[in-house]
Amino acid sequence: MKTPIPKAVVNRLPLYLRRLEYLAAGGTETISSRELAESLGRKDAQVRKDFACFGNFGRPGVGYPVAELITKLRGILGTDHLWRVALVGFGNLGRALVAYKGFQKRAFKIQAVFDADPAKVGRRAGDLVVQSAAEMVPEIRRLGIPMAILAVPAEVAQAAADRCVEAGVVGILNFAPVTLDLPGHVAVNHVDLTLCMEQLSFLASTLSRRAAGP
Amino acid sequence: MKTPIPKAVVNRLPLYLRRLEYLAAGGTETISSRELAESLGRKDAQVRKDFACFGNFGRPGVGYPVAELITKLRGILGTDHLWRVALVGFGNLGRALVAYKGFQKRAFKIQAVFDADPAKVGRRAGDLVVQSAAEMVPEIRRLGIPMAILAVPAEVAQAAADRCVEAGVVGILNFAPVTLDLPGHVAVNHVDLTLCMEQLSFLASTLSRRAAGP
DNA sequence: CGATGTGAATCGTTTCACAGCC
DNA sequence: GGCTGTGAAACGATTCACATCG
Repeated sequence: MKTPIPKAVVNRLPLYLRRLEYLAAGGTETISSRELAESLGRKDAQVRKDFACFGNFGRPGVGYPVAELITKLRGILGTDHLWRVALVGFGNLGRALVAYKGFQKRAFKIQAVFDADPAKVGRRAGDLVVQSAAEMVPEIRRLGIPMAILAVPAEVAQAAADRCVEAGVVGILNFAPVTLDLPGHVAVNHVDLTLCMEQLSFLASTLSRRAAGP
Repeated sequence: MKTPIPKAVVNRLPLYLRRLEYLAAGGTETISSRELAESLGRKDAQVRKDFACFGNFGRPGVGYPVAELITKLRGILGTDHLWRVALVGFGNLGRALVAYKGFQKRAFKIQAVFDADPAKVGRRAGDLVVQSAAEMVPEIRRLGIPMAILAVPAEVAQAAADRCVEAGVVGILNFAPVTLDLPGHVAVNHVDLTLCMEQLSFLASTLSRRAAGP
């Protein structure tokens, strides 16, 4: 825990957490690095090195205590408390995200929904009501919402992101296919479905080519 | 083009492609590595090294020809032809994906939709009709569909993936929060929304902590 | 023993720096 | 001058191998 946790490790922590929570639900109390690694398609040494980034609470001959690890990981990831989230954009994707059980069951709760289309404003979104994009900045600020999910068209994504930052948001999950330009004190994560499909297209093409012959 | 393209490079190619297509639409004919890099928040040397993986068609003093690069990138990524895709799971996310314009406008077309829930079978999904999961294997095989998108609950994801493979699919985009165990000749890409939020949570926590003090 | 924690070796990626070309 | 292509250096991540501990 002395040195900052490497980026590559951070990306794996949620993966470990998910698996550990599954194991805990099944009653597992300790797990070895090898077992955990194999269930995630990784090497045991990597798991040990990763966990060594924050304290040594594995026990030789036994393994790691599942419950302790979960607590520790949640603390590190910041999911030991609820994050309230604003959803910007109530198109197809936005609607799906509001209804998505995965967020509800975890540490994230969508607490406000905005859209620029007057036809969408006022519509019900789960137990929320879609608000006008014009009210976005004051409303996010009033509620003190720290995170936003952008599910808007590419053309308006940068502008929407700027307004989120203006409203005091510190983290943005962006679904629009553009690279956002934001101040360094705001965290951004990017999910581009088309990009994922293109990467998959490459992999599939390569594997097929290899299978077919040189 | 001699050596296989490094994984890290492949992950950036769709990013380049997207930006280049945007530039081409705006009438740009050549672009320098520096300009391209900066618009994507990267270093110029990286762009040059990346492009050097496949032929040298940048011109010193001028830059890279946008149109040629686009053609080349599409060829490498395998998006120079249409990929027909099967969607498995017609829940909230599935519905959003069917309607998603991003796929339609690119090289991906959803051509069959399956769900295990009898209540959903027969419902319209765009210009398609949801089919029973029982028909999945023969139907995917009959149509010769090479790719599948899994938007099913975690509990059934592995089973659904197995059936996709059985049906001859070579690429799977998995939205379920589980690590799939699949044969090596099948490409997998994983999108886990909760995981993305957790990574964001970590980044936001870290940045806030840094802003607050030591 | 079995399993951790960790230096050391390995591997891959990014960045630098500059020769060569337009 | 501006810009590419590329060795070489710097950096980071992964894997190995083994001393060490319960």
